[in-house]
Amino acid sequence: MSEPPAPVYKAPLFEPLTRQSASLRISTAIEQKILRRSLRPGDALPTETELAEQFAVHRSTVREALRRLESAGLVGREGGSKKLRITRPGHAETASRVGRTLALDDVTFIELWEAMRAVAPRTAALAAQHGTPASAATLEAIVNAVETARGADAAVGWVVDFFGKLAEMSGNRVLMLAMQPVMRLLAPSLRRMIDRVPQGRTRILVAQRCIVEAVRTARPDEAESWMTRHVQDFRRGYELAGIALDTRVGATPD
Amino acid sequence: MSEPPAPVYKAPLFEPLTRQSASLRISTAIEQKILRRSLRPGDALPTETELAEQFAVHRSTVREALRRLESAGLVGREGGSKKLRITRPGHAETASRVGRTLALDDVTFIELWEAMRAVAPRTAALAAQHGTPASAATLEAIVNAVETARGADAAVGWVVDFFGKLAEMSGNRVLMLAMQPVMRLLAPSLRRMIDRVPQGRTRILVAQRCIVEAVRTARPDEAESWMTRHVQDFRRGYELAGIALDTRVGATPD
DNA sequence: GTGCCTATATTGTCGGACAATTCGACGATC
DNA sequence: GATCGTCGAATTGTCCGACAATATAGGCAC
Repeated sequence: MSEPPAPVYKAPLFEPLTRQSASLRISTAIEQKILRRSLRPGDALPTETELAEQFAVHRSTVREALRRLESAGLVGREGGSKKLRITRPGHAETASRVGRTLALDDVTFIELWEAMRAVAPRTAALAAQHGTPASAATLEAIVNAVETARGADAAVGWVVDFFGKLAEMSGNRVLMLAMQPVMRLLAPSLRRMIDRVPQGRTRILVAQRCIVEAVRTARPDEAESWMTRHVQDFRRGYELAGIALDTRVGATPD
Repeated sequence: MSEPPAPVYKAPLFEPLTRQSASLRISTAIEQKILRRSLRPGDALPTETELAEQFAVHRSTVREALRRLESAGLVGREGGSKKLRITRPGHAETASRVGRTLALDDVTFIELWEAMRAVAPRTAALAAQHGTPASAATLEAIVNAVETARGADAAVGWVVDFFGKLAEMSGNRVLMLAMQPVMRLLAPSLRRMIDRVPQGRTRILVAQRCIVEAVRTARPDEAESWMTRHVQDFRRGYELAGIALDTRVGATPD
């Protein structure tokens, strides 16, 4: 261990030297107010004209800043309303952004599966711990929907919902946010798998039933181990379907 | 628990009926081209004037669409260049957006910790499987940095890097993306923990050394179990420090 | 080729304008 | 008293045109 493990991380030392445009400074100014909680969700933003006056810029400039914030999910409109309000970036939107990033990165099935393998069992355990009878009933309803769904597409949709609901039941928003994009990206592959492996669907059902049972009776350990098996099944089904594990998941058509 | 589980999912029945503005349609049009890979990273976008002509709208309208795409990380500028190019949404940026979402959602320490508990052990195992000697050396260098760092802030920074490097070594981009925001949000709490629990830092070091060793000798199981212990330690340290587990992680000042 | 210089193209911002909607208040109706 | 039209004002989405600053590209000397 002499010292030259050295420049572990390059120091940028010189930034690209970019004067910030006015619109950018405006959007960051507003963003800061939101992050610092001076502006709280539900609050209405001043009108474009007012903002333009306050910042002493043209309205077009304000508008560009607003589009940026809008795209970041920090502001938005409710209903057909005209005025912009502060919103917290919805999980759905953030999740879809994560999904997009991963899809454009050409992540492979195996990467997604590994993530699922890590996250899903613990999620199930927590769901068993924190779930209420009502939510357990919903979960069961979803499994029933998986069974009775006509068409692979619908079935896959319900499977995705199963995991989503489970994450919700865990009461852990981090896990929810992690699970969502993974499942959404996994869905198309899952669909193909179900198409090609006839017994795939019943195996899924059996495992999910067991998980539901464990959740309802509040047995985290069982939920966790069943989920582990469930996830393993996914992979086996994939291999049976003869799909390469390093298949890239395509860009989601959203 | 009186009302039956009832409507599994509320059907909105009627959408808010929103006419899309021209700028929105423009941004989605371009977005589609990117997601469909007609436009590939590095490609230059036409100039604003050209786009305005092609879409038959005014340049201001195009600009708003571009700001939106820019904020989504789908287009951007390299260096001091003037022209916009297609970029893939960087992991760093996406991760920071996820962190922001979670922070604004007031996630608690325990939620983050649960996520870490789920993800980190498998990540360590995969790192042991896929890591190269070179990357293992880097990892070791980071642990050394943790040891020799003056000041809690610096130490915590290196701890975060430790997990980041581990995720990188796992070769799994999904796990990388999951780990990054979690660790960044955990950092402030970790800092306080280290401040208050004197033996915390050495315990971290011991665990990390063991993990490094397991990774270097390519023993996934050991890496996984050591990491599990390591994560448990975090929590214990937190409890020792007398910090409530449901403490909300504040909004990161970025 | 390298380096400098100029002309052109492009972006960021501005001022102003206008149609289409939404908002908000004000009576009219049951 | 609450709900329902109505109507003017406010607000947004889009457009037009303009201009300074600056990247880019072409040309010219070395």
